[in-house]
Amino acid sequence: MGKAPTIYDVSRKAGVSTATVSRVLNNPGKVNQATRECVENAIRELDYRPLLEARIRTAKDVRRICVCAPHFTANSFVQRLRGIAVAFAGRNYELQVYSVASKNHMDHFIEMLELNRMDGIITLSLPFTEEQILKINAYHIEMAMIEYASPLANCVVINDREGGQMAADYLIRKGRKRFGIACELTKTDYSVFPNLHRLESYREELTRNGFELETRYIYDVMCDTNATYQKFLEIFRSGDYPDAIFATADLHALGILRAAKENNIRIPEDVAVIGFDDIDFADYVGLTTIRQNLDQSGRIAADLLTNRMKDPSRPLQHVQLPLTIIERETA
Amino acid sequence: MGKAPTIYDVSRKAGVSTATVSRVLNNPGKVNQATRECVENAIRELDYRPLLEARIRTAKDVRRICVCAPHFTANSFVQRLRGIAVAFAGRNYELQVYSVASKNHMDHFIEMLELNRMDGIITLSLPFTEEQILKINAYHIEMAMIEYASPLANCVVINDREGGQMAADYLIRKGRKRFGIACELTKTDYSVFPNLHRLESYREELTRNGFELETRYIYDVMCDTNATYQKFLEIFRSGDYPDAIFATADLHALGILRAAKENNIRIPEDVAVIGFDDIDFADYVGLTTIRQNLDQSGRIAADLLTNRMKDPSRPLQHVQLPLTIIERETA
DNA sequence: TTTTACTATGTAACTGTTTTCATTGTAACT
DNA sequence: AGTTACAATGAAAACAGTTACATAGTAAAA
Repeated sequence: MGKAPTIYDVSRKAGVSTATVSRVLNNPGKVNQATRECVENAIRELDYRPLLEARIRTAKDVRRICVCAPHFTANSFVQRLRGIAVAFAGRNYELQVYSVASKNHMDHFIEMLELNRMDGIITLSLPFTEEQILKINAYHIEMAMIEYASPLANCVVINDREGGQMAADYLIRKGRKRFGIACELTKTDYSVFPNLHRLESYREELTRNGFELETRYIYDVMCDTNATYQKFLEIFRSGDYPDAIFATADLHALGILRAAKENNIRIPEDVAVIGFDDIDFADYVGLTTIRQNLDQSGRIAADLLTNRMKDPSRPLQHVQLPLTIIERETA
Repeated sequence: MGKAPTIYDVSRKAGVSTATVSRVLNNPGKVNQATRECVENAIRELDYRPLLEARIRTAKDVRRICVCAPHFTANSFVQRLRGIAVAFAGRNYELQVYSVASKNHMDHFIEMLELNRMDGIITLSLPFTEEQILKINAYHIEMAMIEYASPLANCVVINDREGGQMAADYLIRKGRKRFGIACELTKTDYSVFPNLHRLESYREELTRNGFELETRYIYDVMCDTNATYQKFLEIFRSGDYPDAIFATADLHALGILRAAKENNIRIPEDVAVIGFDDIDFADYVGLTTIRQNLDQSGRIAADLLTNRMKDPSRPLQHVQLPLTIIERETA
């Protein structure tokens, strides 16, 4: 017995036409008591369930929301996802994950919405164009964006420029003299690069205080702890390195820490390292870092979304989350 | 005016067949660039939008697979999910995540399947009963289970007993004398507890070699790095602790490492720590651990699933993944 | 008894889309 | 030139239902 039963199976079993079965389902009044019972029995016995109806019922009482993100296995993403999941826990929501790894995917994602209705979507670090957002709006799908701001959607962001400035001030205050930065410089077209803002304001704040961010201390790293580790192994071996490094993401900082250890470079005595994000593991390696509350950003985005799904007349909101320096041992 | 445009209107306007229009929508690669643009224009001009109901009617599969797991934000889980996502990348499947946090959820999950069709599901560490699996099979949904074995489904597992034994042997070989273990002892009814097997075989292997696993060195920890950290802060402060600890999951090991550092306990000189899993971060804290290839387990489960979705007559498979000791600095 | 009116049911057309299969045209090998 | 391979396309058959229309049966009215 292969497939799920269809209306034809039911009609055969009950010895009536499909029209009658259909009527039992949609217009019970129009069909004779006895026949109706007979059909109902057949339905029950076959566990028949009209396909479409199932879908419609689904759409009614369980809502589907989709989280759309690049490199969704990075720690910072997972923590946001956790915030989102917590916010939806226990409510009748399905969480779907869509992973973006190229610009194409973003369009494909939108096309998918056409086919596969969602009630809401949360995007992470994705630079959707105005046109794309309008398209999504046209489907009447609510949307909240994290780490990218658009006037057309709910957004939750941080002030990246402030972050760079905080890092600079902190390191200056600690008496450092030669400043470096580890930052992903090579952009892709499908993700957002707040690190570049952090870099710029870091540089500006240093200049403002009479220091210079020398070009050779600007390290271009890839979004991957291991790659950063490899790169800094060489940097430390070369002997020419700054006495303070701002890693624009914790995952870079972890690579730096490990490379330093391997080269017997003392942290923070020889080199102070400050990260950005405050991922879970920062605590366990004693990383001093600038916290943007990842869990909370997810939770807030989820709230923005549900509020608007309940009452679409609510105005769009833009939330800016505060940054705090978490002082631990590395700077 | 009147009706919404149908695919026929589009095909007429573009001067092609409905089949071609359909292809433009669902399989753009299969249609010539020029034709496609022509069709796309027609679609745009008519503001054509395919009718969901009609699509559902003909769709034989929903191109959706669901990953069902407890505490899905744990690192080990995410790494498996990454393996799964990689396997499905580019294959045009939706990945849905269902999070289980109580026994109820498992039944609820099955009920949901009734309404919300899936093509396949992958479960992680979930002890579905035979009855439940049969129910799922009745929906003709393919299924692959990770970290739990059932003769009724595809499974990918490891040999947990072997793992405990490996840990014991390794620590004995390193000349340790007083053995401890950090392990989640309190069971829930909605998750599987392979750690207990690891504990048992660890104990047995110690005994076999003339050592004893003393009760006071069996530490019951919760599935959370921070909780483990707190617990071990006290343990280390108390002064009575073993010189070797097997943490049945890396996330516990990380908590132990941090607590040790805070108490100026040298690792591995004073206490050797060996973990289990080899999560990404194990490398960055130099944790010696027993690797079960998490990414791979996800990937393999995904392959098992897709193979069976393509050809349901394939026999069920049970895959057992090998374990390897990764020697780093903590033991 | 015949007519009328109405109920219960079946037949078959229809819905808008996807998909299989066959056909055509073209480019690349013998 | 002849064959092969393949990309692009269309015709038509599914898909799982609903519905218009026809028909048969029955009860009430004439």
